[in-house]
Amino acid sequence: MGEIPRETTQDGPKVRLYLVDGSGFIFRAFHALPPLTRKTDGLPVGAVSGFCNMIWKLLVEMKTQADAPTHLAVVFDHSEQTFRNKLYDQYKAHRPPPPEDLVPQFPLVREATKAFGVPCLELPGYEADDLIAAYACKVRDMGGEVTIVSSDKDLMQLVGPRVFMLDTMKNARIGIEQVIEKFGVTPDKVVDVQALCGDSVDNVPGAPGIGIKTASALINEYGDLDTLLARATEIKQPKRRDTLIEYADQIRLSRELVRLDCDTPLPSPLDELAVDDPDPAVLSEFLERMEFRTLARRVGDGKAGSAGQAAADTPRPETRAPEKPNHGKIDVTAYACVRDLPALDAWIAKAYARGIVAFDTETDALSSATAGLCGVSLAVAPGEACYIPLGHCEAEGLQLEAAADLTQIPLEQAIARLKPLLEDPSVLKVAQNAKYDIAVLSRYGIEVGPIDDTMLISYVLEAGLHNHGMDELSKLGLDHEPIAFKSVAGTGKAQKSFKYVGLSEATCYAAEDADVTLRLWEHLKPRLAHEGLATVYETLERPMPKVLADMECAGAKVDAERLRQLSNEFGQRMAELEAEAHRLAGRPFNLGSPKQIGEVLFKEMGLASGRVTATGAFSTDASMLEDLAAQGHELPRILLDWRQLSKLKGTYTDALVAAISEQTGRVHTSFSLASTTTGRLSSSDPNLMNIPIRTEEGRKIRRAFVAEPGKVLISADYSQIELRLLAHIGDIPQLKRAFREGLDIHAMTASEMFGVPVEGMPSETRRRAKAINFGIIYGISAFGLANQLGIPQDEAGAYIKTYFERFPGIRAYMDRTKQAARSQGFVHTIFGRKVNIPAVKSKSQAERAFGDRAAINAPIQGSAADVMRRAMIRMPGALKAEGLTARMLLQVHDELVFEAPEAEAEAVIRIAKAVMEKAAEPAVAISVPLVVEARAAPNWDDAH
DNA sequence: TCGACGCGC
DNA sequence: TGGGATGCGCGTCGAT
Repeated sequence: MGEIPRETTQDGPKVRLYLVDGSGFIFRAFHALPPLTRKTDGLPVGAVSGFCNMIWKLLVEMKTQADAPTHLAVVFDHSEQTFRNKLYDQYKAHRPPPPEDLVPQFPLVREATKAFGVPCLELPGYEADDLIAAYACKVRDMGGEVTIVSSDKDLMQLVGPRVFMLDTMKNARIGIEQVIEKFGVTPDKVVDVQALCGDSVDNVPGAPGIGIKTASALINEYGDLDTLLARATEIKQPKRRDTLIEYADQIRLSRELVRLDCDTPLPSPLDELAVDDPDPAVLSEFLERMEFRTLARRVGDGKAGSAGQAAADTPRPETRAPEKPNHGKIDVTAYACVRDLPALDAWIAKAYARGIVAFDTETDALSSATAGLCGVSLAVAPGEACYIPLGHCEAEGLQLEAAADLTQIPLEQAIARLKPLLEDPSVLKVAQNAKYDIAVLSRYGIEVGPIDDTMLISYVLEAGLHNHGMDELSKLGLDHEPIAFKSVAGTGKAQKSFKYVGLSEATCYAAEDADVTLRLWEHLKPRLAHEGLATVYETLERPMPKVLADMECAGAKVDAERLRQLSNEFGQRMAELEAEAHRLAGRPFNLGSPKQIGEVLFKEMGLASGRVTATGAFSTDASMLEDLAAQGHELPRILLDWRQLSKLKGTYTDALVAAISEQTGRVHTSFSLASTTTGRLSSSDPNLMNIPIRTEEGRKIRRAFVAEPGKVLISADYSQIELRLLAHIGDIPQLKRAFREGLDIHAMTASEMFGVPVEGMPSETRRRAKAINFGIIYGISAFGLANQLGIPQDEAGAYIKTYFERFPGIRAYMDRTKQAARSQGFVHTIFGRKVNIPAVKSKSQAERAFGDRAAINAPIQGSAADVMRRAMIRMPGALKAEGLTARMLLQVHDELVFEAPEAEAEAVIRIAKAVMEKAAEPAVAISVPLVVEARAAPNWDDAH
């Protein structure tokens, strides 16, 4: 089978290498094509599209040639700074920064290259041209053939026997003859000519007043540049002679700048550049995500690059089948523990070669904002994973009989090796809950990217169906139960920090996490495009971990002294109330026990018991106690007051003081991206999304959230965002008009319902309309509304009836949404986020009713959450673009809290409002304005 | 570990 | 028929 090699060298079949000048491709594609943006989110993708078309065309043409290439790579410039800047600081100095629209496309182009199954080559400190030179020389010297796909004249110096250039735009092959045509000299003298003429684009100085014609004439006359400069005094023309003598050093420097070095190190061995067909699943996922429909179709027709006949009888061994993972059994004992630099370098090299690596960080604490690094695990292929322990040590006081060998790579050295890999734009990093790893590593100076998050991919695919923790995803998707953290670190009080876990045990656990993450990625990622959710993931999820990691690391400042003082005040008043309660009850009892309260009130004191709870106990909740207090009983009021203080003290004052980090003096919450069904965030450890605001006592706690001296807190919140979205989604003319005209929406609702003018409306009337407006969003019933407003149930029922008559669109929205949910099992937000609501298919009537209400609420709540995410994603860039140092600290569903120097307050308010109000654009044109109110103050209460 | 309760949007 | 009857979270406490 296979082709018979026609020519061979001593080393085997003859190598035919194609080297594509990727950077050149990108710029040509960008400038040659009209701007193109991805429809769903406006991401500029014109250059990516052009690039993909060029690559595809090249792949197809290559296959049809008689001498098809055996090896292929796309070569990129790695960074602006190269060794040439050290030679000459003005090198390429006048080059303008790449167009704004092009910048986000650089990483995408690398991704595109990999999607086409083509290796990417780049090396820090070198230009693409240097790498091209190195590979070209190597292959030429071993007797192979090289084709450089570029039209860059700087590469013409490499042309020679068995080295050609190919200008795909002009479809012209450039050999020695064409070079002579262009430069007037043979390729080996091109450098000398360029050194004399210089290059205004790259800012290579050369010699003033000398162009190609003169330069080539001189070189041809004297043979080469060194001879020319040595014999410059012999030149007849006085001006030319003086120039060459005066600028000799500058000319030699110019030659260094233009000369390409064959000894540039090779980032990948030649073997890894062997031509390989793209993985159709990966390629089509990418093209779908980019929304390159035409090319996706062509690629589909062309059988994924196998344009040649060979493809027919050599079926691909395995294409990714999302439905059936079909992974091999996971063997946790097969993982490597990396404890020296050569081993680490080998793993890093493998990650580069694969272009994708799953990783996980192990730390010694829970909070990512303060935890220390214990180790990093990497997985480069399913089953091929390692753990790099970095901070493991013997637990104090627990020395074993024989001290274990804890030799590890010093942290700083490992960080220095891992940083380039984790930051390399051409290597995709995969993590489970990337926010955590981003936060930890950023404190060690590593800005990880680009990164995919398996937790978020799962969340986009299956929110509402299950949780998205790794253990759960592994069981569901891979049918594998990973080692539980508890089983290696212990549980409860005996739980030890991961740094005290032995290396072999730690390796099994940690490397497995990376392995499982990579397998999950392979299993889940293709589904995004397949199920039309790639844009949701890219625009609403993928950028969030970085944004939230920064917010969590920033943390919020609280006035600890003030909180302790409040805690004492609350404690004292609670003691007084407790004594009074015991006196009234005639015996001591635990005021914190609903059970005991029930006994005291209903059994001993004989008060009329109202409702019972689900478990049959007496209900003693606030509304119950309020009723009893209203009947004139004394004890329920005492209990209500005690409960309020107990809540404030236990949940807020004490807990917040305890949550202050010793290291930063601030409170670092953890935001969860994947714990709600609707797309909202949640906050925990501590929860900073439920800081009191309703009561005066509660606001004292909010007032303890303060800014650093010289700074202010700024709170910016969406006004009525859910009602506005209801007006838009339900297409309710009166509501839309009211919002457009900036009217008081609740007063307008009341006026419409009760037929009374807004002018001089009683506040109670407005209050009722407000309760109805909110109730509607949540799918309220007459019973609930009656409870809420303290009115008879039939009256509440009449309100709801009137409401639906006045706003028939809302009824229609509800019916249509329930219908959709029941038939499909899910609903969508206006940005396309899918919210699964399995309860609508339940056998239980009650559960189905729950499902209906959730279905009605989800598009509204979820769309609001999406709008907020879009605002948060754009915010850091918008602040930075204005030169502001303000930081986002907190999000509370419809509110963002910033901390900024006082002098920036006005500008931050302006930017925050602008970004938030326009956050839906350009993806969705909302038919009512989004309005944001923002204020600055020294504390959160006054800013809100 | 669960339920009741209560804080937020 | 009639019971149950506002969406989404998290943390604390007592009871088990």
